[in-house]
Amino acid sequence: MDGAAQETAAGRRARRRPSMADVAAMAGVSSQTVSRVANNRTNVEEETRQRVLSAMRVLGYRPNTAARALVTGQFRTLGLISFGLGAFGNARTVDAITRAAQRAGYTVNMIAVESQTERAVHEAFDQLTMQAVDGIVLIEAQILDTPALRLPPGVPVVMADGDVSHRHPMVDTDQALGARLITRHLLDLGHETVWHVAGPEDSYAARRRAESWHATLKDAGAAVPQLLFGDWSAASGYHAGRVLARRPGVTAVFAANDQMALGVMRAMIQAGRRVPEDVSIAGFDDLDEAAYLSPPLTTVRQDFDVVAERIVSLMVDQIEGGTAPSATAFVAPELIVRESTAAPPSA
Amino acid sequence: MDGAAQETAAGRRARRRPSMADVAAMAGVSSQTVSRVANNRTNVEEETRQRVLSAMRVLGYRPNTAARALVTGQFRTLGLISFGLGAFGNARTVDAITRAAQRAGYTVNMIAVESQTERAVHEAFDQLTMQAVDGIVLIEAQILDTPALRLPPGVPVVMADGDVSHRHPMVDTDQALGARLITRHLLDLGHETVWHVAGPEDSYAARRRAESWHATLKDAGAAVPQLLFGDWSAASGYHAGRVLARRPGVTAVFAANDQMALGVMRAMIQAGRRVPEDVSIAGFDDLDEAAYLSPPLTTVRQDFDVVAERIVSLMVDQIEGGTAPSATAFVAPELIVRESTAAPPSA
DNA sequence: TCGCATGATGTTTACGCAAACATGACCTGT
DNA sequence: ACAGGTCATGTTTGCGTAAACATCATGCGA
Repeated sequence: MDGAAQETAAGRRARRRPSMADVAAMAGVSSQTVSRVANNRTNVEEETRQRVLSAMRVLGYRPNTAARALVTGQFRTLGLISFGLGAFGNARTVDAITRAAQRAGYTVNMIAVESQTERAVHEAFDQLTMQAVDGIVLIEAQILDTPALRLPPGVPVVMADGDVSHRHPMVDTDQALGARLITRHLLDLGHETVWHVAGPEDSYAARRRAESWHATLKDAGAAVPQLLFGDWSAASGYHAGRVLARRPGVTAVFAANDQMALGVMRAMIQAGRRVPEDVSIAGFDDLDEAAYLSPPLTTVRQDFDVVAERIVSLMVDQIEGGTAPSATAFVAPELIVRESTAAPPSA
Repeated sequence: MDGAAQETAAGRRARRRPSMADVAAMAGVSSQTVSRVANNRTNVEEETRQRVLSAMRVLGYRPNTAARALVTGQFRTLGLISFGLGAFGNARTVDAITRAAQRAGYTVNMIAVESQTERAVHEAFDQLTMQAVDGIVLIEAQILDTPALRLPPGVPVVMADGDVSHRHPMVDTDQALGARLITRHLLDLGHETVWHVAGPEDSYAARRRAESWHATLKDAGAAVPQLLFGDWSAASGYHAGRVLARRPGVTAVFAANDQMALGVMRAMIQAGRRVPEDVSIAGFDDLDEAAYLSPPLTTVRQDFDVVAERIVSLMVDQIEGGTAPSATAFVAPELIVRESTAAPPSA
């Protein structure tokens, strides 16, 4: 073997990133003083501070978070378990949480689980707690296979979406309100009833929307038509739409998200039904594209930023304050009426 | 103040997570043996290993990554700087990178920069290197304000998207090929020329697509119409579409992404132009929804998973192998022909 | 039978940092 | 003038881990 493969202690030291000790040596102070400067403590004379700061600059010093965390027990990092960014809602939620966390001085360590089983969630959870996080946000896009998820204690957890029954604080859009707004809107236009294309059966959000649609119809004394299920994708909406298009008397359809609404719309148009003259279609989410579909889509807008803000502040309260609020916060969505809904044909 | 607010050393010790020492004490071995078991080393007798493992289980031991990282200098974490998950392409890229990283045994620490200026990128970079990452993936969705981005050395960097001229390895979809495929497809249908709604001027991807569109037209001897710009949003596509709809003789439009294509389509339909009978429209990306628009959209599909896989493997090579490949890898996209493109009206 | 390799395990140390405690210098009020 | 305080700074220590080195038994060939 040649000499290049061997490494001297001096060589290693030269290559490694500068530490507080290096800065201290250059500035002619103790490393503790460097620490005080690095952490913006008072009790350092201005002239000394400047000397330390310029030594830091010259050496390109950056504090070593691992070492700092080892001492303080804090990482200033949030773990985030999600089901993937394919679905629009998830991506927006993750995006908003990342930004909110950043404003609060935290970075986000993300894990996408492939299947939302208790096992997978536990694995992700383990990996994250090992991976130095102060708290974990769990986006429970799907209902887990366990009725009562039991996460190891000791790490603050906040749920986004998910079931109210968990023993962790939860923040979510008020899905029930959104579904009620849409359903009422269609009934108020004069439709006798409203059909619903729900999201997957194992989604809490989908379930809440469907339940609220059902309750709203009953409250209004309208007939409750058979429920159809999709999987959030435009393709599944299209399949549901083909079924509905064959059925006479369908004048209003509420799809549980915009992508499925789009699929339903496509199927209707393909079957020769005009939107909204023959059939009204509404979605949920308010995708950026929703306003530019043909026709522009009536939908419900979720405020992901507010949801994320709440999640992060609940998180930070638990981490820094030590309080464990068991609250469940719902953020109100907003009805956006566009051109895909209108009065029924012969009303 | 009452006693509850005070904390004894014993109390603190009781609450803190178990360490190797605790496991070692319970199993009646040295902490080094625990370390060997935790790291799956050989040279531990099976019976001892079992004793240690069960002690770990009983105590709920999880290794402390901060301490481990402090010793090894490795974090098994990748930093990811992106411009936000609002744009479909970004979200898909981030999602794919997260999954690829996970397969390689890394977690992803994500930072979303608000504006892609050199300053913002540097700040994010600083935060991440401090934040204990082994390497950084930079999704350069926008052209930076500096011609030559200079990142602090010492941390492996891989670019996604971005400029070829940077001194870091880069992986991207072959944007030029995609744009050529689309443009040629429209010319081959018999259109005299193809109009282009480009993405924002400060996007590399947008620039490459536009350049390739331009070159393809010239090569074919077609006239090169005036270039329009959008910002990737459906809204901007709509505005461009209104301009194009007023112009007679526009029979084929290539929008630089699907969302803008959708906006263009909306504007055309609103202006009474039929798609594809009067005007053909094509996009780029292949959103899940693209197949369910009315009419279904002809577009180019990018293989984000392959791109992500390459990025992560380049990253891991650098981190673990120490090699610094300066390669630039392009992943070929695929033309997806649907119903939004057809032969020109009177050809 | 002895010496030496091998394998299992223990002991010491260093990683970089901040908390806790220690040391002076200087000030302030009486 | 001196006790008692305040402020800037230094010294010591411990966080949890893995590398390096040390020890001790066991086995095997000469």
